[in-house]
Amino acid sequence: MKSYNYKTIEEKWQKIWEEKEIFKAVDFSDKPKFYGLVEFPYPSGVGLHVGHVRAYTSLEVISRKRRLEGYNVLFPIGWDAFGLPTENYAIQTGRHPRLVTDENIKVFTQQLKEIGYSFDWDRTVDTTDPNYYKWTQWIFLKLFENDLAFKNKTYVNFCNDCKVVLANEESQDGVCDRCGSEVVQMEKDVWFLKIREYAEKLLEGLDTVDFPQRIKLEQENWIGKSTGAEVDFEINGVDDKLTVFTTRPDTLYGVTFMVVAPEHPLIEKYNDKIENTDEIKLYQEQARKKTEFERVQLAKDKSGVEIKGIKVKNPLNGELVPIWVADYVMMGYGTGAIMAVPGHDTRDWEFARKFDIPIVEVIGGGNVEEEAFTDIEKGILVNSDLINGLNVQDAKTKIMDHLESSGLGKRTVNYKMKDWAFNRQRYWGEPIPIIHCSKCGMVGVPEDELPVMLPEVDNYKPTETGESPLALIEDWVNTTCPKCGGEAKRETDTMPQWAGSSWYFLRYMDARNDKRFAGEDKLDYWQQVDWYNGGMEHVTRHLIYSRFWHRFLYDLGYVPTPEPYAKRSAQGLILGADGEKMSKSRGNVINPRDIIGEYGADTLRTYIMFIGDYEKPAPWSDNGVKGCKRFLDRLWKLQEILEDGDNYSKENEVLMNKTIKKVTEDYENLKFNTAIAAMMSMINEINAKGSINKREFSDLLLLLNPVAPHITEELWQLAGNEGMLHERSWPEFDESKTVEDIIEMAVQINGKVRGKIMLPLKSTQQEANKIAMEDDVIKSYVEGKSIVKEIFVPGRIYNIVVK
RNA sequence: GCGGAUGUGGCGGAAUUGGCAGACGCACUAGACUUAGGAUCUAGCGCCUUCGGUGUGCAGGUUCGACUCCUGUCAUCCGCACCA
Repeated sequence: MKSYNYKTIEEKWQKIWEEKEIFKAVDFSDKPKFYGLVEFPYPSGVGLHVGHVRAYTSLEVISRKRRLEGYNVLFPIGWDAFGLPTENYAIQTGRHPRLVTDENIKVFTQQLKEIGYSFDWDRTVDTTDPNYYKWTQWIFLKLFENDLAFKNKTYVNFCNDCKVVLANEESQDGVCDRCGSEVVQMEKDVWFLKIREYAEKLLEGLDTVDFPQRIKLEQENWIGKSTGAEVDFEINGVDDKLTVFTTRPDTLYGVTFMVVAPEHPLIEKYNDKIENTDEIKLYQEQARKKTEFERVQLAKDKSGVEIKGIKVKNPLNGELVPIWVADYVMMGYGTGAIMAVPGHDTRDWEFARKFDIPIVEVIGGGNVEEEAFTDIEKGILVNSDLINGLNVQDAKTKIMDHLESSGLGKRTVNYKMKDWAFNRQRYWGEPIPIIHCSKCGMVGVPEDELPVMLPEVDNYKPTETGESPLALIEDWVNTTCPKCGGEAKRETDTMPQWAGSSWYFLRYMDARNDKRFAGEDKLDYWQQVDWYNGGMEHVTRHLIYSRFWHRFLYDLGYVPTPEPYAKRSAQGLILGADGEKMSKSRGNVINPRDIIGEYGADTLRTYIMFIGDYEKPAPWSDNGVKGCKRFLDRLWKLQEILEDGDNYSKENEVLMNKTIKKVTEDYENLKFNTAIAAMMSMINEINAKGSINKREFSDLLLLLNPVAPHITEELWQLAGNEGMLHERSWPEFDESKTVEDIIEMAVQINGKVRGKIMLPLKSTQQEANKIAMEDDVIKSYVEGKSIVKEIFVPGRIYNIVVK
């Protein structure tokens, strides 16, 4: 027997697979199709991480299994290559991001091939390729044409030191990620996509897809739907009103003050009526100076100023109510104004206490002097003329009916999700294909002029004013208006990180099409992603953004299904050996290449699938890797006890059927760890028995092939078989043969196991009793006692209750 | 604060509808083969002192029987966070 030389074996098979183009997806094949998708990587300079390996190997296993099951499989890979690290590297070194990206892609490609992944390498996409981002820009134009892209003022994170607009993830805790100096808020006119208009569709779509509950919940929370009412409060003395959004219209009689956000237009509008404008201006300024971080994370302590000079009237009882301005109310949600009911809202209660505002109880059941009473299940309305005695639910309905019929308000739905800020003031991103004309306004670049190419620049550094470096290239910026032909300027913002990844799965279906983002016939054939695996960190952003784009394209008739992904799963993190997150600073990073070098790709793949529950975090263990190598070594050594045989031997029949069932089902349920454990057990049993025949060996190789493809192909060949393993089909099992005919059953006395008996699987209670009473130990527990009850579960347990 | 998840040996983790807790792997111990062992093979391995008891975060409950179901409680992790 030759020894197991993983290095030559892996190189050999990788070469064969590549030459024979085994893993090419076939458009329009008659076989059933399977589209497995993994999140394409950002090709960074540091190369592949073991986290990538965990994320990709699951669907790699499923994809290889599907091929053996007779499917036409699309399992693609590509590069999400626009992004900050490459750009920052370019700023530091002056090297063109294009060159850096190409180098990184090369490294990633090679590393992925070394692991032996069965990707279809003919369909790679690269988001930074003009042939790709042409279509990213095209989709943006469609959004623009359909009034779903607009420009608006907002505050962005700006680092005064770096002179750079920072993404949220670069300005954690109000500090610049790179230089550590304070981040200030800078007002800018930027692009937004109206994802809020799709909130309801995105919510409803969740009912039609197979996502884990935790992912659906996170998306639901992110969208944050709440139903309630908008209520108009007449402003005393003028012909105008203040509209608020509330989910608790039933508490309308308990309103003792109003609160508007510092940015609320009311303040400006009634400037001349307000008696304490100076005080309010000061407060507004303080509020603006606070970064989002300060306002949200630190401001547990309520602050605010009463607006003196104007009041509103309670629409139900006509009482005059004071208005306050406070930054615990956000302009970005609802109407930017609330009716405060301190008796039954914790925030309002805190505010009322701090500023000595009366608290009125309108729902009985608590003590509003002590704390806000917010129980909506038990509470009964009090001090509320129209709705006294009702429960909260009925009171809500009655009040909303009343408000609507008397024109004082209307039922409304609100969403927490904000519109998608779709901009970056950087170089290495898709240029937004818009031209600004002084006469025609914002005009989309005509489709036949796409792509708007990224121009060459000397310096990738953003400008001091926070504009992208594109703004400095005059012959690029200055252009003519496509509509009127007059002088015009190009948009200089680029698209954010999430743009290119919002539709890449469609491009895989037809990656080289130069007429369309993907051909209709191919979209029709591949339909949608059958199974998408990726990280939990992308559940709210990438996953929602791409669902939004896809749904938009569906509404326009460009794609055949409303939802892009039929099924989603998420892998857990791989932690360092110390149980901490892997990071350079902790020095606990494992490089997959090192593992491949020392143990081989098959061992790496096997270990990463064996490491633990796939969906949970798991710490790395070098010894665990060795254990998996030993497993493959033992598999290799089965050659020594290999015998002839075309059918399962009698003694291994149940073992084979049992193992095939277990592995088949576990793979589908992402239980790779127990599937591998079952194969380890099988080898242990085979070794104990001392023999395995060719048929049994072949089926074992097939079961393990998706996880460890190289060694299994090699062993198949060494066993003298014709053809190659990946051309075979997935083994089947016979349910009736997964259990032995004679089984061991535990016998309990009063619920405690006192002995074990061997008996035929289908034995009756009488037969079991007879065998059990032959056992001296069991007998001794029963003798001299009276049997109260006997429980016999066929094939499982026999319990005798004695007294 | 709100929402969700998870608590099982020294470690990673297994346990169909409630039915032998600890599969499988690691570590560890002893032995075999060896000039050697970080190779391989064999055996052992939850805890407690042997008989026997006891044991799935903690306290109760339901049941012939509970890791599994119910009530309460503690801890850890993740997500969202003044969302009206």
